[in-house]
Amino acid sequence: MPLLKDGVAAYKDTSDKFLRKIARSPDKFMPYREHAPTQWLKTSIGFWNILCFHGVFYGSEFARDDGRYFDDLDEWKAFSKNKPESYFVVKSAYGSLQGDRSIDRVQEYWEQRHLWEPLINKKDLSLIEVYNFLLHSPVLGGRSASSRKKGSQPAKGNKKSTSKKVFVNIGSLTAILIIGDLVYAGILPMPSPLDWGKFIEKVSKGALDAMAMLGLVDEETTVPQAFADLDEFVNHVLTPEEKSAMTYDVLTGEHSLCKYKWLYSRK
DNA sequence: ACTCTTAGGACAACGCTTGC
DNA sequence: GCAAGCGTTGTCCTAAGAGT
Repeated sequence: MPLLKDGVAAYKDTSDKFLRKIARSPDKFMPYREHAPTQWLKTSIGFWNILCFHGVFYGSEFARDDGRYFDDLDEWKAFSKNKPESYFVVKSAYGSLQGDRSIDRVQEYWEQRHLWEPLINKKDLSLIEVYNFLLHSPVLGGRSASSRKKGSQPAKGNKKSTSKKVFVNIGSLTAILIIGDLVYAGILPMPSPLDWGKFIEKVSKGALDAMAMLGLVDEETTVPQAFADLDEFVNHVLTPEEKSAMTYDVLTGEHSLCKYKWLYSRK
């Protein structure tokens, strides 16, 4: 495991591109870590903002340079008026295209913001509950007004009323990022390495591949266990100062794994 | 050095399969 | 039957690398 053995040095020696990628990532979290007090994020408005940030703005010029938030839909409309969509949206923000990524989602998310309230007020909210909430359609009689194919799947009561996605453009990846934000905001507990490992196993193909490449997973080692071992190893190798400089935690650990795969496969 | 080509991407929707 | 899980496909942009 070259990257881990070299630790911080590996960061220094990597190409500018790679560094930039890493360096850019914390930036993405900044607006919400700074601006978002826990109580605010617990409201439907806060939730709306975080959805928009990850589902629409992420990677855009707006998110990078401004990163403000909005108190309601009207404020957003006023702000976005006379600004090109390209300022807010980068269709390839997550590496591959997302045809549905558009500022139209802002309004769509606005209409769905109240779905968040019953969940956030729950006690002992678990990461997996939030994850399922973001991905599936947990709401009874949930609406589905998305339109990838214009008018081709109304609930005509035919063979299957497929549970439609609730939050368009929020996929497994986006969900995990949102959860990361919620953890940083203190709404969700910092997951144990084992718990987060379970998550990786479930959703995070990139990190999974990386661990396989590093030879951490085999027939006798489960993914959560492998990640927990890895976490322990990194904690052992790095000094507190280094960890602090890298802001290492289980979340960024996962993040790094993905980057590792990306870098390695490109070489 | 610049243009063109090509491969592949922290994805999302769809559809089929499997398990109650 | 129905619901959830799993694998496949679609989509188009980006950046690395070859070619001129």
